[in-house]
Amino acid sequence: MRRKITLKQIARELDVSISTVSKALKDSPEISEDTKQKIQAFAKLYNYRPNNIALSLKNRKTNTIGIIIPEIVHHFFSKVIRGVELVANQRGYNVIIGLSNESFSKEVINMEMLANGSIDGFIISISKETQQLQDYHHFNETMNQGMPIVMFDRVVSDINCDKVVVNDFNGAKRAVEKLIENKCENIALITTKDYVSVGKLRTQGYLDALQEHNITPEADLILKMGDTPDYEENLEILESEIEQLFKTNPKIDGVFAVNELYALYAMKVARKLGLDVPNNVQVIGFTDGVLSKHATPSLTTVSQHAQQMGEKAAHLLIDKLESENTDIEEQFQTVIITTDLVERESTK
Amino acid sequence: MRRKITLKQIARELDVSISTVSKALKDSPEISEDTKQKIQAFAKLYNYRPNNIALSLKNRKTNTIGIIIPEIVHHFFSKVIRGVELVANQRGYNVIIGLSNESFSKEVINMEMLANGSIDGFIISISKETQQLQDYHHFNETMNQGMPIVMFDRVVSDINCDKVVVNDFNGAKRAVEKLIENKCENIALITTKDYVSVGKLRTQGYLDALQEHNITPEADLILKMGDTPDYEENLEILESEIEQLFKTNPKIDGVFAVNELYALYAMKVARKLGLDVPNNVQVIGFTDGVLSKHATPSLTTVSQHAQQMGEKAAHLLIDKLESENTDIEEQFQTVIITTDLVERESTK
DNA sequence: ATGTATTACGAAAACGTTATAGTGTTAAAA
DNA sequence: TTTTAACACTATAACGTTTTCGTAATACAT
Repeated sequence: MRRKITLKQIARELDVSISTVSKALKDSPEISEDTKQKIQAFAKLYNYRPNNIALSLKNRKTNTIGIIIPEIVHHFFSKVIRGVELVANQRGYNVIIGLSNESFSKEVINMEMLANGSIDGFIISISKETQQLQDYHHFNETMNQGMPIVMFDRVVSDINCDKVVVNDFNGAKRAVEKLIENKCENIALITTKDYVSVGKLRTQGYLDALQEHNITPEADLILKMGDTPDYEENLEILESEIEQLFKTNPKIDGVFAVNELYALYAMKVARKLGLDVPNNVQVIGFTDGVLSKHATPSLTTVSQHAQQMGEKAAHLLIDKLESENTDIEEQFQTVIITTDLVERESTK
Repeated sequence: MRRKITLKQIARELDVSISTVSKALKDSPEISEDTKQKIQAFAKLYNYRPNNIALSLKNRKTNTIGIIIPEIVHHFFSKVIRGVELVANQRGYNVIIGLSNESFSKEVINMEMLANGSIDGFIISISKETQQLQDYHHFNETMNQGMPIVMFDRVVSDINCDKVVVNDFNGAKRAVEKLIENKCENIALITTKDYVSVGKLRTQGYLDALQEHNITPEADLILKMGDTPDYEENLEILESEIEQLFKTNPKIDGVFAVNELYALYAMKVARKLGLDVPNNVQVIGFTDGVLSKHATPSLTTVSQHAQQMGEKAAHLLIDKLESENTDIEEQFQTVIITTDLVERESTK
């Protein structure tokens, strides 16, 4: 079990200096052909590879990017990671993950842990708790130290950095318009509490679509779901609240839900109440998840192109890292990924 | 935009040596109280944090573990990652991910990239292609350099290292026994080609259960699915093959599938053919995924406890990393995580 | 014979730490 | 008065690289 070989060992073995070895392996013209061949052969034999950590220290560049997300067991986020990883690898970077688990303090701790030299920049989607607390000091501090940040999906408008978002407003609006086109007259909305930025935007899209078609929004038709720590409990509450919604509003013939799970449960409850999807009630969700695709009937959804978001975020970050640090023209962009309405069986 | 402060800068600023600063920040008794207070206050003011990279180089330890998986957009693997991350963070480690995308060469490249000093050890589930090629040189080389590996789920028995697996055989057997108890007399199996280790084991469990109950396995009732690069195409093939299976064997009253998707499509086809689940056909799948839980009817599955696998793998690896490298007693363990049969609506 | 290139290498600094081994000063013990 | 010990620090090496600068040795022109 021999350790990895270093320049020093090669140098000692071949009785030359470390500099010579380093140069020979880089095919420098300073070194004679003879010596180069000898050194290169030896290095190959012992499978020499430069130590990344030493290189990072020397170059003050780790070629690693950190991604901080609220949750990994989530189709959307794992697709984003896949996109980030794809681009990062193509461009010679590694990816290190930090999970905030929707907690503010874990987000802060994770960022501090990585910001001490381990990575060159961050890709982040902020936790719900951070959105609630509106405490963004850790982002500012990180950026002040010259470490770039790219935010995606759940972004904060007060922070000046690159961002990749989905046109939540338009995507939601388009979905609701689809329901209206399909002759729905009483469209319910199942959404989150307002502090979740994307939930809020999608709600606005819903309202806007209704208004443009001269439909007066009814508070009764809007269900805003909160969050409990326990997943199972959440599901139960979700189901009973949706059932309540349907029962108090039997005229409902369309449902727009701001995520996949809400949409799925809307279908479930509808079926339970003897309603047929899509004939009695049509349902559209948000997020291109695996549940929508494989549900019966399969769900019409607003697709977010999560992987594309990840790819774009990675490109933005690496572009910034590799730009000639002209911090004069420190300008940031917000890239908007357009959603697509994927029509499946839950709409007519 | 000031860069992160270093010991050297603090030393220069306060007109002491670097050593003094280092010791003062570690509260060394070698340094007078006065000096310590002065240095600590200054460091706090400027938010000094030791540079991780420098520490890694000095200590020849990165406190980072690498996880190589075939795919991240997969409920099972993302749950494993969550488990790994949880334990790693608790024990002061970071996690860096590499995706092989089921490709042998990407697996090798990713490992080589990380093995050059970036991490202290690996947690791996090998790609399908690697299983097919049976080329394991990269594992041996890595371990020869003194870098420990923990394999999970898809392991290779020829390699001597720590492993975390699920009792695939028993889990499958138990599931099939359940079907037998529930009076199924013609139980079909939907599985993968034999080179997928877990598929093979689960198939054996199925056969064993039948034999123990004196049921002669019929080749007709066993469907072995291959793989195409295109996901959509795969689904179509899957659906048509299952349909074929049902049509040529109308007596089928039970199905055991080695993964969630196969089980889901079995239900889908059954419904399409006018069969009721669970009254005409009972279905059990493998893997505790999100599809099973939210399907209608919800699927009875063999739960793998993915997160627990991740946690155990992380513990094994870190234990090894932190053991007093007595490489004499280099002994490895294989931890078996027991599966649970989660009964839901697809069985009686 | 002297000065000047060219060739082929080596020494040393730097990246940011930590740990070991000094070192100068003062105070206590012999 | 001399030796010893304690104190409070500093210098240095090391981790593994890369790169700049320096320098012998040889070859060539003057």
